[in-house]
Amino acid sequence: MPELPEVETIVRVLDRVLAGRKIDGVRELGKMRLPFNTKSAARSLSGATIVGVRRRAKYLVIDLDSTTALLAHLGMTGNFHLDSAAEPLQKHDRLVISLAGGDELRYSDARRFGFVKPVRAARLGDWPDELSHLGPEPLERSFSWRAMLERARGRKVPVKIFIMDQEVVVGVGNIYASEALHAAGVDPRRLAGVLDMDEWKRVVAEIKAVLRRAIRSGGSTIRNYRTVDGNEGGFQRSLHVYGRGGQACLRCGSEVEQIRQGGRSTFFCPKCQV
DNA sequence: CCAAATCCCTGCGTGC
DNA sequence: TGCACGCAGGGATTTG
Repeated sequence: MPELPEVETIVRVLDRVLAGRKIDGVRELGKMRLPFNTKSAARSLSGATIVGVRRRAKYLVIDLDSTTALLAHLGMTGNFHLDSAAEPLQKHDRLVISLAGGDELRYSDARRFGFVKPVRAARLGDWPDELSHLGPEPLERSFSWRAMLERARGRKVPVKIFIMDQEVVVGVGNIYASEALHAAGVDPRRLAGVLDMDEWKRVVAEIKAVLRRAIRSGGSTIRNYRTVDGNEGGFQRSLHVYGRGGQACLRCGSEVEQIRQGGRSTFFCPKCQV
């Protein structure tokens, strides 16, 4: 499942291979979570040149040489691949963007939790309005322990749920929330509002650290995430608690517990995390 | 305002 | 081998 490091990895490759390429046309092969509106999209996209690809939270923005951009979210199983037009389509390809020269940028998504859609930016290079509700980027300075301590005051939601709230901080999904809290030694069931300054210092530092390390490894391949070239990420080998319920904590040897919070699995060590 | 529940979707692992 | 079933979860939306 793509979280921030996986999306960052994909964006870096897409930016490199797509910048400067011209769009010839688009075809929608199957419905996505949000409607694509092929007809009006074809008008605004055909003939446009891709300027670059950026990431905000877990969203991808494909900038064009106009105030229209393509906004994408990979959901659980979304992926982009760049194929020759002669290459046969795959079962879950949902959208095909034909590029001048014969290549096709294809968006595939088995479970349709993701989408690609044209959006309008006020000015070239602005983030589209659809992203205006998002909290700070975790790897930027605005994501600080001071800000978290302030933001969490009075909140009675478990800290793991809190750090996965995209209005609080973006890009921290289920895998990295468990990992960061384990590294910080904080029990995921604690309420966000009761964490003290030292605990927020550790949580914020570990969120940054685990995300940076995961980006360096090209992300985590848990089920079906692949880079644009079809390669697996490498960070799944560095996971300390996620997916390791019943196994020994790598730090203290106690049994890693798996519980459910907000309908999602949480993994933690009851001895290391207090 | 806040918190919790619900929904969307399909591949995959498990048990019989 | 085949089938039924439960699980995986990001984020928008609904309910309490």
